[in-house]
Amino acid sequence: MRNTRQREVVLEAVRATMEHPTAEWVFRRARRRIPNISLGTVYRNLKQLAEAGLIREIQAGSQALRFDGNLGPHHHVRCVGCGRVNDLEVPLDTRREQAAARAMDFQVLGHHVEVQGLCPACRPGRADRPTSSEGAMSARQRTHE
Amino acid sequence: MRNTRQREVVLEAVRATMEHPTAEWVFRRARRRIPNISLGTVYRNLKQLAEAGLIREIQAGSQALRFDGNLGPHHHVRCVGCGRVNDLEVPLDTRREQAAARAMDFQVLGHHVEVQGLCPACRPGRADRPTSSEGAMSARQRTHE
DNA sequence: TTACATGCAAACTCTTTGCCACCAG
DNA sequence: CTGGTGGCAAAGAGTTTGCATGTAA
Repeated sequence: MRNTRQREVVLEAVRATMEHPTAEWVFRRARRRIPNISLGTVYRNLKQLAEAGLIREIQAGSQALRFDGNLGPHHHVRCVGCGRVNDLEVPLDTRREQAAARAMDFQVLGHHVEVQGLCPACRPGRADRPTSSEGAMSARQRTHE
Repeated sequence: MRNTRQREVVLEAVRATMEHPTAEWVFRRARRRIPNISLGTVYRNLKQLAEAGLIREIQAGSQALRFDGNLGPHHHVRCVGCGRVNDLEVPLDTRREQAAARAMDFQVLGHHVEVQGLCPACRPGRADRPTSSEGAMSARQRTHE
């Protein structure tokens, strides 16, 4: 894997935030340092960095992929209102699940836990609580930089 | 919500399998009973049935949505080789995660646990073990009917 | 009768890819 | 040198939507 400025900027962008950014977010941020970087390059580098194990790819909600520079074992809380994803420090004990999976003759490689909820900013103070799909829809627009 | 033949067929298709089908799969199956049903109708009904709480939408892998007719609390094992999703009967105790989320001032609504691994059919007996991305790619093609 | 649902196709979002110039090693 | 990489734009996959017609209640 060659060491280019584009790749370095993409990696730093993912590592620079706890917000589990989308490719779009990384692109916008990378463009501040390399104004003519292309979205394709961002995608290519995110994919390669994930394959190389330098970042992690997470599937939060059904929308865009998100990326995570935190490689340690941890889980996520996702706000169904704004789509934000935060880390959860508590290490979950999944031994029973893994045992069950093995009992089904699965070779266990990993696991992912996501708690869904409403963050303080999205909690209904009024009646505008988003429905599940509307919430998911508005997620990208409100992604806090 | 009006009671149409299309909706009934879509619901029955999701309930008819433990395979956590994709919209494509439901479409192909529904077409056996209603040959000119359209993909748009399948999507619309899956969405409405999920909103009505009659089925559940799950995000397995980063690819297509999958749907689940099993409404009870349970978790999933996903094969990173073929994309298949199976139920895991063991009820996971996520009280600590939920407590942690609440401590972050999140209103907890739900949670989802996915164990990733290789199913018997995809386990490397030879050297053709799929890479993470190739595995995800081939998932749809091999979706067992 | 009429509001909701369907079929169809076009539109949209997110992601990947082909091509050729370019540059790190 | 030269093969990996970048920029660009077009293509792909999956999903949603506008519109005219059809139909459940």
